[in-house]
Amino acid sequence: MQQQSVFKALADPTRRQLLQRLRKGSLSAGELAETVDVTSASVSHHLSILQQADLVRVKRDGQRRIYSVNTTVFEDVAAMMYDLFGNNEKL
Amino acid sequence: MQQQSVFKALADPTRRQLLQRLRKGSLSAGELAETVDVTSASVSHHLSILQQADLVRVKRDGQRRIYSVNTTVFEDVAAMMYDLFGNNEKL
DNA sequence: TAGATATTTAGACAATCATCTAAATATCTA
DNA sequence: TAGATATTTAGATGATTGTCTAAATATCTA
Repeated sequence: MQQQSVFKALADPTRRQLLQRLRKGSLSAGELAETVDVTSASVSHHLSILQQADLVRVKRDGQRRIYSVNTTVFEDVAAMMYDLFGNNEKL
Repeated sequence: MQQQSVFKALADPTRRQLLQRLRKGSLSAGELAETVDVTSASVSHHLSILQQADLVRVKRDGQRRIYSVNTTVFEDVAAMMYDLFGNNEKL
C-alpha cells in the first residue's frame, strides 16, 4: 500500500465517482463507463490507476471484467489520515 | 470544505510532509521550509494550497507567519472517506 | 471460423502542476 | 529612516496528467 499512489488515485473526481458507483456493488468496465462522462478508454485508464493503488479489485467474467471496491484497504487509508491529522481529540 | 481541493492538496508528497511537521506543533513558513527539500518560494506555494483546502490555518506574528494544522477538518475528511469506502463492516 | 462484443493499449495533445529564480511586499531593529 | 529579515508573488520551464481516437487483444456465439 503506497501512500502516494492512493492519494493520487483519490485526487481525480472521475476516479472518486467510479469508486462511489462501485460502493453500491460490483460493475463491469462497460457498466462503469456508462455512469461517467468520459470514453471507455479513459475509464479503463482510471480503473488501472485505482487498481495500482489497490483501491479496486478485478475479476474476469467471460469477455467482461468485473470491478469492485477493495474494502480491506479502508483501514490503511484511515491510518494514513491518522498519520496526517492524528493525535487530536476527535479521534 | 471542497472535496476536490482537499484530495488534491493531499496528493502531493511535499504537502503531506508539511502537514506531518505541523502535526507536532505550529511552525513558521521559514521553519517549515528548512524541513523540506524545496525553496521557500515553493513551500509558500504549497502552504497556500493547503490553506485553500482549509487544511491549515495561519496567523501573523510580526514578519513571520505561523502555520498550524486545522484539526477541525479531520471529521470532514473522514466523512469523505466514508463516502468513498463506507458501508462496510470495518467501520 | 467470422463477426460481434468487451476491454485495454498506444500515441497524441492540451491543460495543470511543482519547481525555480528574481522581484515585490511587509515588518523589525539599530 | 536604512538595511536586514521573513514571506509571498510573478513569470518561466519541464514534467505529469486526463482525455481523445484508433488500433490491438480477448472472448463469445451463430
